[in-house]
Amino acid sequence: MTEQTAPLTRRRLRTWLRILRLTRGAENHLREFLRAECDTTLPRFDVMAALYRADKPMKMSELSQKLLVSNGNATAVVDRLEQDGLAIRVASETDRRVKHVTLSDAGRDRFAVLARAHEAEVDKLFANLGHDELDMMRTIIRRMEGPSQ
Amino acid sequence: MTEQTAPLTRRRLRTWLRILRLTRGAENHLREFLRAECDTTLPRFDVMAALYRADKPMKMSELSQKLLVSNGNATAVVDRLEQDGLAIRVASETDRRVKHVTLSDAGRDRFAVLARAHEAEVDKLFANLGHDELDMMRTIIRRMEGPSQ
DNA sequence: ACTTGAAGCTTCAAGCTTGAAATTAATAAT
DNA sequence: ATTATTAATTTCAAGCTTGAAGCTTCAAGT
Repeated sequence: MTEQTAPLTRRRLRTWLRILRLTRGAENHLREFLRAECDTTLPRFDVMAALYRADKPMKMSELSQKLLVSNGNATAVVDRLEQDGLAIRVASETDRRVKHVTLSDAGRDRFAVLARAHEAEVDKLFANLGHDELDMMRTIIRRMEGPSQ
Repeated sequence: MTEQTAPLTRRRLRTWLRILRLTRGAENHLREFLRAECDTTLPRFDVMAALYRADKPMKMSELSQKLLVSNGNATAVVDRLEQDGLAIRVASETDRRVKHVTLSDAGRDRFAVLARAHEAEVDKLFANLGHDELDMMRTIIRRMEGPSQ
């Protein structure tokens, strides 16, 4: 009897590389879409999305944790959004170390438009996925994150 | 009868965000691992991996296509690897526009070590995935990339 | 009250990344 | 042969990203 199936370790590596490739491809597509059609960037979009969904002022540290980026990174992107008048920093009244960030009115209006375009583009990108595949995907991702978590 | 299942468009978006989150988490983990344990970076590792697997000199443009990055990016990373003596650029003899890149002997030796450590870390990271989940994952990814491709 | 330690944010240098412009070279079309 | 087009790579500016260092502020422990 010959060795039929690849060893688990090797298969995990190959699968990880496939996921990485898929994600990079999709990210590149969305970056180009945001640039060409919406005149913005992926990191700016991500920050605006987080602020929009939070629906209330967010601490800088909450923001960077949410997005899985460093604090320094969050500072830099929020700086640029603030310069463009899309985000606002407000000093906390209870703790003078923390700064709260929100979208400005202009920022909320802008993101509402961006979100529609972005969602439509993601829909196109994953048009091959129906409810069945989405169910499978959710199951697998949950399992990947750990059965205990 | 109430609206039970989320609309397809919305589910596709949510799934994409979940994938993105999973990938970023894993990438952050591996970046930190390569930095702390192997004293290198993710982009350097990726370039070395591509060169190692190609097993023959590779055009700069082939490299950037393989990794889904811009030409300028490939140039920059290869520059640094070359400075560190891990990669070598060789001018093509048949077409004076193209440069071939390879790992140096030192580069191959170095990557052999890195690859083992990296594979082991990926194995730990996805320890929850057995053959069944890996099969499912492959099926879904293929379907995402398009039924026709 | 005072010190110590930790938390929240920013700053900074180095490296990464893109997209556009520039350079050089091959190919095609007059 | 000359010109135009296309291709391969590099260069460059701007922006992104990290990790470490620094600053300010809060919370505990003495």
